[in-house]
Amino acid sequence: MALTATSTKSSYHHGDLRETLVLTALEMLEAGEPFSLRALARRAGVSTAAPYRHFADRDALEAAVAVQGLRELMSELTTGGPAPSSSAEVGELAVGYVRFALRRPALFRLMFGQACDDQDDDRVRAAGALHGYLDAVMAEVFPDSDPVALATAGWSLVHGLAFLHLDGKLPNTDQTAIDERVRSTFAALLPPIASSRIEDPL
Amino acid sequence: MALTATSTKSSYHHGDLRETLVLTALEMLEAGEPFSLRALARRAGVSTAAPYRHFADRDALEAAVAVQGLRELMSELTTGGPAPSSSAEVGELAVGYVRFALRRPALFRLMFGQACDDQDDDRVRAAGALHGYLDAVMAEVFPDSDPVALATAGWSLVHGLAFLHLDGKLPNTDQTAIDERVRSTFAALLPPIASSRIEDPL
DNA sequence: TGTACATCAGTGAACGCGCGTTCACTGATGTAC
DNA sequence: TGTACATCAGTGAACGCGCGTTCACTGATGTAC
Repeated sequence: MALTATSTKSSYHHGDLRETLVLTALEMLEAGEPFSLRALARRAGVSTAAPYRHFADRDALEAAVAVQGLRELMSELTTGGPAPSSSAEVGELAVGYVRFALRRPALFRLMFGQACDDQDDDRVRAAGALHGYLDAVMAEVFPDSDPVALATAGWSLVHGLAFLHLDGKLPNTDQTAIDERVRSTFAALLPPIASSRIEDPL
Repeated sequence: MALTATSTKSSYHHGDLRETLVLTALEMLEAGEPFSLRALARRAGVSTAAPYRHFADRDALEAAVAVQGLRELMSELTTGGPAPSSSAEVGELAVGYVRFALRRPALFRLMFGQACDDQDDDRVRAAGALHGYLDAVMAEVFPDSDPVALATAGWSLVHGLAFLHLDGKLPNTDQTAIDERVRSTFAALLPPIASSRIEDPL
């Protein structure tokens, strides 16, 4: 048989189908392909029933994909230096958030666009980690204000910016223009408070 | 035959099927029923093919429903007195926006949760009216700041709050607690600017 | 080292479903004369 | 006022589709002796 030598792809037993499925799902979502278990199995080169060895049903698979997405978002936001310590750096955090949403719209919608009232431990933990990080950043940068309210405000602001761009309610020009809009939107609200702690380092 | 005497429901010709379909669709979305053209026709008591007399396809119908939703949101926000003239009143506008989203989640998602890159005149106009109203309010209440940035910020903030609540990312307690969270979130950001124009009338 | 066997991770065919859409049709309506 | 006819707004049956899920099965793997 014409077996390709791509490592574990040698035979019947896949070896790591579970992870492959999650990763393939991410690829499909990024590529904008319509997402279904069948399409996923097809793309992963596996039979229609195979995913059921690893996931109880569609929801379980979606949850796993959402968890992975949350982790990647978290990792993107925290990469590139220590936690923000100035208003301008918080603005860059916002830019990163919106960029993620625009670069991977379908994934972003899957992560955030549904109720998620389930008890999925990993998912709750991943979402909690993100929320906690944002809370901590806001509390650190703006210690004089109500940290809970500020964190909620910051997250809502960035989340709303992401969705409004995603849905074409704000002009979708080039990426740098959008970045700039995010920055100036933040600047319109945060500076009066930001100056209470650290001067803008620029 | 047992013809009910509900006015126009007398016979073959419906009389106003187009509007009935849009209204029925709104009801279904509010009731949380899965939405499809077939289900809609069923609920409207009409054959599967009938909607095609009035809408080219599913997208066209969805657009009409979204327009109606935008109009109702607009009307809700502008009802109850003149345009806001203080920071506190802008906060109440925010409360109204989030309430609408939570009361009619499926409709809200339909209105805002998709790309809408079409050229639908009514839709663009309805969305523009909403956007324009928010712009005007912000410019009126906070004349000293960049009105575009502020309006974008305000809309994003409220939109993000709506979606985060909708998706269970913020605790969904009772309505009054949510109202209060919206108010305090706005208060956390706006007051330093708001005081530049009008003292809080309370 | 070699064999028997339990377990695991796949296969492929089939299920029933509801969907969007199209078709030839028919009953009701309104207008011209 | 009455009739002929074009137009409009419905009907109901059918199309093809892709979906999630289940089933009995089979090939590969690993472990006990």
